[in-house]
Amino acid sequence: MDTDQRLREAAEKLALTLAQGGMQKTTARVMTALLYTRQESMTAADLCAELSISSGAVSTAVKQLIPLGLIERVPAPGSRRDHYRFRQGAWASLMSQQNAMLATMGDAAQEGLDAAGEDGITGRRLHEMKDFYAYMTEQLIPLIDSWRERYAAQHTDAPR
Amino acid sequence: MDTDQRLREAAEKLALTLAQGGMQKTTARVMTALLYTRQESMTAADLCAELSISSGAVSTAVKQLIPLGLIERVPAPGSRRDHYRFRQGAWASLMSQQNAMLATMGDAAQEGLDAAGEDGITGRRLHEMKDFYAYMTEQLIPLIDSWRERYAAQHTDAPR
DNA sequence: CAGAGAATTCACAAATCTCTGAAAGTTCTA
DNA sequence: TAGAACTTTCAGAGATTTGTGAATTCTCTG
Repeated sequence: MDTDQRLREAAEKLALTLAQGGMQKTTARVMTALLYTRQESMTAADLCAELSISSGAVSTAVKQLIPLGLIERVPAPGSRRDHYRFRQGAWASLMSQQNAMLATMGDAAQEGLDAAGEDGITGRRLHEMKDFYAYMTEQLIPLIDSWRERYAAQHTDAPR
Repeated sequence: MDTDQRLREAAEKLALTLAQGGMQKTTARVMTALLYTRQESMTAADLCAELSISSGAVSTAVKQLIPLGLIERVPAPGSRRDHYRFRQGAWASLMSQQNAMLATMGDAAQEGLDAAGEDGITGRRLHEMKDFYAYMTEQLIPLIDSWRERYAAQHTDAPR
């Protein structure tokens, strides 16, 4: 099987996994197309052709992926079309995003504690929740930062 | 507003958030009902009444939550009904589950690298992905373990 | 600044998902 | 082991989500 075909299948496979994890199916397909493509970037038209979807669907997907920090619009000299590419540091952004969820969980625990009080079975349950998410938030943020530094250091002399 | 009402609302609110994050809506509602309830555990009938859903829906939700380690079936002496309760250590289980996703992402990166090779734009993109997930997997596992220890230590003399 | 080339929006159609209600299965007890 | 008390399974109805295609808006360029 040729390289393009293998990459295309890998892209679809990962998209399916991401979809099961909660991401919109088309959004996931656009993301993985940009991740596994052999081109530097792709136009909306490229994505329509590659994935057999309408331009409307591409537009929607792109609108979701950009705020997540996963892809970016790239100025394309000599072309009036928008080009999109997978962002460097995308994974760290994605993980940070998930961190926000940790904070939300902590808040939800606090809200329950405010209502139920610290004592009793409910209090104990919610207290464990609050402690856990406080700990994870605290630990995970520096972890992502340290990777950013580590990665930046490795690539200072070879920017894209 | 009374305590029960506040807890019920907190439960529904968190369920909604979790649903937006990809969890099935009913599954999330069952989970949060068990999390915020003032009882030690709830029967399927309790959940039907509390959430206004059918027993079939409860059965399905429970079937999803148990393998995630979020809830457990509790032997109920004197009652023929199954009782369910939110598990101690549920959050750590959930986080471990998400760790499995990190491994999957690493594998997906490797698969792409096998097809595309290490060089070229695709190789570089996938390499960053592989490195990131390798790092996160490596770091996150001990983090969860350390919390488990920390929490166990705090609660050795006060088991549930 | 007119017009062509693209991207975005939106109403609707299509596909998917999810719950219900009933039937079937399971497990405990008398 | 018969039967009652629950739970699970499943087909189908209903609700929700999501993509299409056309209309609209935006943005460059000549």
